[in-house]
Parts: sequence; C-alpha cells; structure tokens
Amino acid sequence: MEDSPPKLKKRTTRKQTKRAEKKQQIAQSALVALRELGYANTSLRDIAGKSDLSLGMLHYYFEDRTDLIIYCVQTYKQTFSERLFDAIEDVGSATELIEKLADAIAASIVDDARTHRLWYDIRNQAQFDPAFQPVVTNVEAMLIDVVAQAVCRAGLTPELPQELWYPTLDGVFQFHMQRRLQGAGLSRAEIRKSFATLMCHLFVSRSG
Amino acid sequence: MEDSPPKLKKRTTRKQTKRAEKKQQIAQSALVALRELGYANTSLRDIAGKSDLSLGMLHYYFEDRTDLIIYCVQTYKQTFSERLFDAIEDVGSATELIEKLADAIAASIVDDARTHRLWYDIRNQAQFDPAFQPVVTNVEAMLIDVVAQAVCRAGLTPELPQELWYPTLDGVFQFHMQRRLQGAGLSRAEIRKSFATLMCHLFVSRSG
DNA sequence: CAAAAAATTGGACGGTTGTCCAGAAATAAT
DNA sequence: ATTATTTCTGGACAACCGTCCAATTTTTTG
Repeated sequence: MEDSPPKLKKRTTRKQTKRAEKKQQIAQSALVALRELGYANTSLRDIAGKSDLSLGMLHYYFEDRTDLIIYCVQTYKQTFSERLFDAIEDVGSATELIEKLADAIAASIVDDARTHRLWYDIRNQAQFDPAFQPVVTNVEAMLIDVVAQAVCRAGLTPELPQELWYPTLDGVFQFHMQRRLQGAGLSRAEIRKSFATLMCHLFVSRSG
Repeated sequence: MEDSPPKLKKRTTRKQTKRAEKKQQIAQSALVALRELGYANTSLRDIAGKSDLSLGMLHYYFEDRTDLIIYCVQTYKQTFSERLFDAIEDVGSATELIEKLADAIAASIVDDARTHRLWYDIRNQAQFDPAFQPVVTNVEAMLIDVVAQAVCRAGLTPELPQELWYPTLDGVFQFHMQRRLQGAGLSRAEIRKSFATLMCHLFVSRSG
C-alpha cells in the first residue's frame, strides 16, 4: 500500500494547521502576562506560570522569547485592524465616518487599554532592538492605511499633509489611554467626542 | 578651638553640593548607556562599563537601579525644558511664536533623538512600574505647560480644546523622531515646517 | 602628622534569566 | 499490537542580574 502524494500533502498541511492553532493558543496565554507586566518585566516563567504551560513547551513552539513576542504582536494587529476596518467599511457622509471612526477608537481605548499599552511598549522596544522592527513597521503601516482609507472614502480633502494624519491621532490615542490606565481617564463618550472634535479640525477643509 | 555653628553648616552644605555634583556626573555617564541600549537592556554593569565607574559606586550614590534612572530622567527634564522655555520666552506675534517653537522642537529632534527615545521608553515603563510614575508625570506636566504658555503668550485663541494641544504635538514629535532614528527621517527644515503647518491648523482660529 | 571620615574598589552572594535536553507521555502509522 | 513520531515535562545549565560588604585608597579633620 503506497501513500498517494496528495494524501501525504494533506496530512502535512493538517499537521501544520494544528501546530499553528497551538501557537495561537500559546500566544493568547502569553498576551495575558505581557499585557499585565510589560515587555521588560515578563519572563518566560511568568508566561508559563500564568497559563498552564510548561517552560519547555514555549521553546518547542517558538524559537526564543523574541520570536514568541513577535508572534503576539501579529495577533494584536489582526484583531485590532479587523475591528477598525469594519468600522469604516461602508460610510456614507464625512460626518458619519468621523462619528464611526471616533466611536471605534474610543471603544478600543476603553476596552483594550492594556493591550494597547503593550503595543506601545513593544513599538518602543523596536527602536532599540532591530528584531522587532519588521513587525512594528508592519502594524504601523496598517494603522496609517486605515486612517488614509477612511479619509479617502469619506471624500474629505484635508489641507493638512497626509503624513500627519496618523501621528496626530496616535498622540491623542496615547494620551487618553494613559490617563485611563491611571484611573483619571475620560468616559467612552467623552473620548469619542474628543476624537470627533480633533478629526473635524484636522480633516475638514477650512474653506468648506 | 571650637567650630562655630555657621562654619559647620557651611561645611555640610559643601559636602552635599559636592555629592550632588558627583551624582550628576554619574547620571551623565549612565545616560550614555541608557540612550544607546534602552531601559530594558541596560544593566548597572553596562553603565559602569561604558564609563569608568565601578559597580559598587553606583550603589554608593544611588539607592538602587530605579533611583538612578529616575535621577537621569530629572536631568533630562531640566535640560530640555530650559531649551524650550528659552525659545518661547519673548515672542511678539503669533506667527513668530509658531516659527520659534517649531524650530526649537525640530532642532531637538535632530540633535537629541536618542535622548527622546529614552524618554518615551521610560514614560512607557511608568505605565507598568509605578515607581517611575511621579517623575514621568512631572516631566509631562512641564511639557504641557510649555505648550499652554506658548499659545497663551502669543494671544492665540484656538477652538481646539486645550487638553489636546500637547498630545497632538507629541504624536507628531514621536513620528519624526522614530523616522529619523531609522535613517529615513526628514531634515531639520522639513520637520520645522511640518510642525509649523500643524500648529497653524491646531492653534489658529478658523474665523480669524 | 596622626586620626577620622568619606570615597572607591572588586568580588561574593542569592536569585532570576533564557536556553537546552534526556526522557516520559500521548498520538499516529503500519 | 507494536513500532514510529510527535508532543510535552521537569529539571539542569551557564550566564547575568541587582545588591551588598569587607577592605583599600583618598580626602578631610583636629
């Protein structure tokens, strides 16, 4: 009895997907520890301890600590980007876009503050450790793209140079996130209003 | 021969200032290592090694690693804030203010990019380690104050809420700093123009 | 110049880190 | 059922960490 090539191929791909699922599951556990402790203070033992994983298993699925963390960031990108793109998917007017985007951003600040805190932590780490640079650049490109597409689809023609669209929003994003984690942050409605106001100033042309 | 109280007092204060000077000198050496390696990757041995300091001396002048780093951040604040306040000290018109402030910011991004990179690193760390929170809040309050005073002195009356003045500038600041450290940044003149444009949009009222 | 105080050294200490591996357990293949 | 393969365990390992301290050198004091 000989294995036909397609059957063999199917088996190997199935193995790979199963392995990928396990990696994803480990990444979720790792994120729990990373979100709470941050990059600098999270050891592999913290990750293994917070979940029910053994220490050696982390190295069975991931090359090293850096490899694992990079994988976690990619997971972050996927979940966050989907949410944002959904928010701006079918917008009609410019005012509707601003309202929807501001709401999605505000919601994420309130719900996922600790996740974003980790993102900024690793984005910063990438400026010291080149190993994180590719994935960080990748995530940031997607965020820049969200803003650009949103403005474009709404038919807005801001006077402000496009390269400044994302950085300004990002600065305010960090501001609200930081305040919220300190317990002195604004409510979701207030944050939404804050972003809506900002976007009106940045994206809506002065002449019209 | 008895020491008169004032003489004794003078001696102790002299000791203290000498100790303070030495602390400052150590902080400068520590900053060299911290700027290059970042918070997470800089050990006390790195600091001692990069300069000509022995390991034990660091603990003779500073309680622990955290204490030393906090001291370094205070040094950062002092040098950076002085430069900014000088830039906006005696401005006449609103256009002059924007020009001067944008120039000072651009200059600092170009000249002290690695120092600011460290600042953002520790500001982020403060969100995980409460020990850094006081000094970070302190520095940030001063930065917010610079922007507020600048806008106030120039007689500007922006429609944008005051709480958003600093965060927006900060976002763009990080953006240019990051690009520059990656080697793909803009020139000083271009960065200045970028900030000038942004401030016009944020600070100059639409009606006038 | 001696004595006291401060400054500095260099190494030891316990604890933690990332990494690795021999072997057990579980799963898949024949 | 019995190999073969993959998955998982728990601990060992060297390197590194922050901290501490006894001893030495330098400076200051009386």
